Formats: sequence, C-alpha cells, structure tokens
Amino acid sequence: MKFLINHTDPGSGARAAKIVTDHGEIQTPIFMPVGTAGTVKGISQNDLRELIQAQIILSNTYHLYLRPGTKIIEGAGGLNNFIGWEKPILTDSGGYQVFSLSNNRKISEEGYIFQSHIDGSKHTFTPENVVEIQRSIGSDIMMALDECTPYPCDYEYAKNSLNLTHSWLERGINQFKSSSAKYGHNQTFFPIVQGSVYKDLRKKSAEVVSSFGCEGNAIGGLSVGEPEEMMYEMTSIVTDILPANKPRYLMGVGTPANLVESIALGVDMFDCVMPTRNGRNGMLFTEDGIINIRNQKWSNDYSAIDNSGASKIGPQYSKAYLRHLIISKEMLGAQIASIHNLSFYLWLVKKARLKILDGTFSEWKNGILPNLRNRL
RNA sequence: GGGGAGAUACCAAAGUGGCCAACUGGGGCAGACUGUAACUCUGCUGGCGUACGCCUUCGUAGGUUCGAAUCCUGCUCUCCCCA
Repeated sequence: MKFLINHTDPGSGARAAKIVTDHGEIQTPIFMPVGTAGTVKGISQNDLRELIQAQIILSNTYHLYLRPGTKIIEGAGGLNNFIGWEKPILTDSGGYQVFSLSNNRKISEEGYIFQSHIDGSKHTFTPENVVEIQRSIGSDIMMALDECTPYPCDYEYAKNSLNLTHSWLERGINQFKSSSAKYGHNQTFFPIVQGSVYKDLRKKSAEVVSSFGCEGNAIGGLSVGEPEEMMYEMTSIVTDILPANKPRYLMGVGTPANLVESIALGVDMFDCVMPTRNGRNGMLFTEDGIINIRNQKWSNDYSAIDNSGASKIGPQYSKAYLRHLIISKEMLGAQIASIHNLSFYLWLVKKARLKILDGTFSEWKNGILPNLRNRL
C-alpha cells in the first residue's frame, strides 16, 4: 500500500492524498460505506459503483466469521470474489463488537470470549486469530483487535484497557508479519489508538501506535456518546502525533459535520453506519441540512429529494413519494434513502478534497458547516 | 315475518358497579440512531394546563345507586341465523 499526499491545506491539518492498493486507488479524504455482513444493507454493488461512486467499503470480521464463515469465503477466493466487488475492502477486527455486544462477552489478557448473537454459541477472538480470519477474508486493510471503551469510562478502566489494547496490538502485528496473504494481493494492517477521553492516555497511545510503523493508523473509541467538542479535542491530540505521511482513519465517525471538522484535523478516512441506518429510518442528509422525511410537512411536497447534484438519485424521486415509501416500510424507501445518503457522504468528502487542492478548504468548511447541522 | 348478537376514542378490540380518561394492537404525530444483534427503538395520541389538576366522554333518552362504559327501561342503528 502507498500513501501519496497531493496537498496539505496550510490553514488547517487537512490533506488531499491518494492511497494505492492492489485493488485500486482511493482518493482521500474518503468515506467508506459500511457493509458489515458483506453487503452495504439494501445496496447493490453496482449502485455502489455507479450511483454512489464508493472507492472502498468496510466489512466486519465478527459477522463474516459467524456467517457465512471463513471456509465459504476462502472457497470463493476471498471476500472480493464472494461479493462481486473488485475495489478495496477494509475489515474491522471485531473489536467494536467487544463494545456493542458487551452483555455477551468476557475480556481477558488472552482475548475475548463471546456468544454469537445468532445462535448463542461460544467463540474466542484473539489478536492472532483475528488476523488469520482477515487473511481468509482477504481485506486490503485489516484492523487490529482492540477494546473500544464505553463512555463514560473511569480513568483506571481506560488505562488498563489501553494497556490491554497495546499488548494485543503487538501480538497482532507479530501475527501479521509472520503470516502472508492468501489471494495474491497485498494486505496491510492498521493499529488503533484508544485512551477514552483522557489526554495523557490518548497521547501515549498515539505514540505507542506510531512506534510500530504501520502503513496507516486508526483512531478508535470516539463518537461513543462523549460531547462532540471532546471528540475533536481527542482527535486533534492524536493527529498531532500520528505520522503525517501515513493515512489516518477515524473509526465510526460520523455526521457530515463530524467529517468536515475531522478532515480539518488531518483525518483521511471515515466510516459510519449513519448514512445507511439513519437513512432507513427516514433521515436524509443534504447540502442544506437534515431532513426527517417522515415529518408530516413533506407529505405533499412533490419537489425532488435533493436537486443539488450531490446525489444522482436525489432528483429522481419526490419527497412526498419517499415519505410514503418510508412510512409504508417499503424496501425501496430504505434503498433510495441509503443510496442518497451515501452519495451525499461521498460527494462531501470529494468536495472537501477539491477544496483542499485548490486552497479554499477553510473558507468552504466555515460556509457549509452551519448548513450541515441545519434541521429542515 | 320469527329468533339471536351487538353498538367503547381515528380504526380494531378489552373492560361488564368504585383501582377507568378507559388494557392492547394498528394508524397518526414527534424524537433517537456515529468501527450495524438495528426496515430498529422511545415518547405522545379526548379538551385545557409545564405541572398537582380541572372539564367533557363508552349509540341515544331516561332511571336505579353514595358512585354507571358496566345494572334497568324506551328509542335508534348494525350484524347473524331460520322462513
């Protein structure tokens, strides 16, 4: 994997760059649609390519391991073949499930034992076997196993958890170095900074993570309920330390405003379920603000969902029609909303990239932020 | 023509003397959702009031009772069965 910086914005930490993988190039800043179980919910790979113009998608080790299982994916020759997606894939390690399935798991130095949400069966994830599973999946970028701490989280817990994440990281890297790719294309491994909302822990974690010299680095454990300002503060502390010549990935973030703010802090990669999940639940993101399409006021608004040009599907359907579809729980409604939102997210990061390149990023950012937060 | 059942809030449907402004579901309205156990979850849904509360409701008109959606009588309407 290569990371080539085209331009760094002088007024902020924002960068426009290019990640080169064996499955193609990624123009950054980039948003990665989340396809947890080998599918971006409700969206065909073709729409991902043509309508949304996704450059890389994310998938999940935990979900794919439980179903369909690594044997099936290996049989297909890796996840790209299995799902019919020729562009890059990043896989999360399952670390987030340690957090989100916290009622059904036990953490130890060795790794974590969890119960399947599908059938209750017991399984173990270790820093090592998670690398092996991601070898079987064949993702271009694989993530280290970490513990995503909850918020709030007391200092002692955060500190101990961080030590565990760091020791897991070392083991994961060793496993990564002593194993090899299965399908002929290169894979890379990203470590994850943790440390909850404590400056010293974040700082230390960023230093530890940087010291491993991986090809890219991630920031985890944010946007889990802490105030937005705190998230930016932590991100800023970390991006100041993480090497500038490697991509920085802010995991699980976020709202359109979160993306723009974080790009200014030097973040290059994002992923979030918001455009798809909230889209399914009737929330639409546009250049002018956020629409809750279920609200009565849209019931007889026959204007296009979004005519700004940010999404190709926006002009094709009216607000009144989409409202009807969402309220009727019709599949097409979830699909249109998801395609539109993902298109908008990809449009937003592309726009940010262009503004960084032509030197007007900060100006553009200040102009668009109030709109992005606006409720229509 | 004869016999039977029933009328409850936007709809459906519980409740059959006080714990009923009335279970529950649907619908409606609003909110939440950030590395997806999520086409999910939460709240509100007679009127007025932020609220303690007050006022008007269970086809309709009367009656019994300290007290009625619940018991009695008349009326109106609906449905089912037999001719």
